[in-house]
Amino acid sequence: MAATAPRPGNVFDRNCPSRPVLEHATSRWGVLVLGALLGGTRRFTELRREVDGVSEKMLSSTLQSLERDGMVEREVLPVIPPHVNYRLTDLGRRMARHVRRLYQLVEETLPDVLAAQDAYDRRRR
Amino acid sequence: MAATAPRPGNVFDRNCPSRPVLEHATSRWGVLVLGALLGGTRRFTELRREVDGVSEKMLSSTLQSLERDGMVEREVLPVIPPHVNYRLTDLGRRMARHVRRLYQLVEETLPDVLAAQDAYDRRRR
DNA sequence: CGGTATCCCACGGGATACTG
DNA sequence: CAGTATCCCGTGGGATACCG
Repeated sequence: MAATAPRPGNVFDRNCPSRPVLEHATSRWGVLVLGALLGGTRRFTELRREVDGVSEKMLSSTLQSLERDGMVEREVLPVIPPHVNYRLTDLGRRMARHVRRLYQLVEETLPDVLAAQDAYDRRRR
Repeated sequence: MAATAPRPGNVFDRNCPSRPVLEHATSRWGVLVLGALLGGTRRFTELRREVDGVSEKMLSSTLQSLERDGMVEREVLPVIPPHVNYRLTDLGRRMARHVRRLYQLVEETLPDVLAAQDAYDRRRR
């Protein structure tokens, strides 16, 4: 027992497998996709419109990560043209609710944040 | 009023100034720094040890972003050798508590997540 | 409609060296 | 101790084109 990791099982340990999972959910687009899916089942194109600015490529890879981590369920309807639904799993919904509180707090306190940024920038000039 | 942004003031709008703020707090190292500071005031080197794997450069720039956004306060003691304390502001503490719930949920549900990943990977082979 | 494939760039991020 | 400076690389991410 010489070379074990310092604090295993803990996200503060560099080798903890929680880290990539957390990073998927808190990624630039992961946060917004989880938030959008709190509104209910969505199709690919609906998400694309709702999450303003996301490219097809990033939406696709974000959804794949979240699906792989068990946060999102993907349902393919065998029709033409294709119809694919995305929805949160129970775990995904729990994560998404925490994520929503995060960006809601940012939205609510934005004036304070902008004031802090302004003060910081003036201090530095 | 022809070319106004679609949903201003809302993080789902690509021009919302909330986005970069949210991204700082949910960044790879931002999450862990906020979490560590929930334990109380920390010095630079203490954070470096506690947030396993962070480089000096990234810790420095993460702290600068969080300070600029009004989440973290920096206190420089005029002594030799230098002594610098970092602590959460009230806003930072509110953010950090939400962030902590996020990674605590990931840690708690990690077995389920790993199982989901395994099932996903087997489905794809 | 719901993606993949390709190309490409900016930047997050790591390693190392240096400084007040 | 608490950083900054420099160099460098991998990849997150955008644009465009194409496909079942």
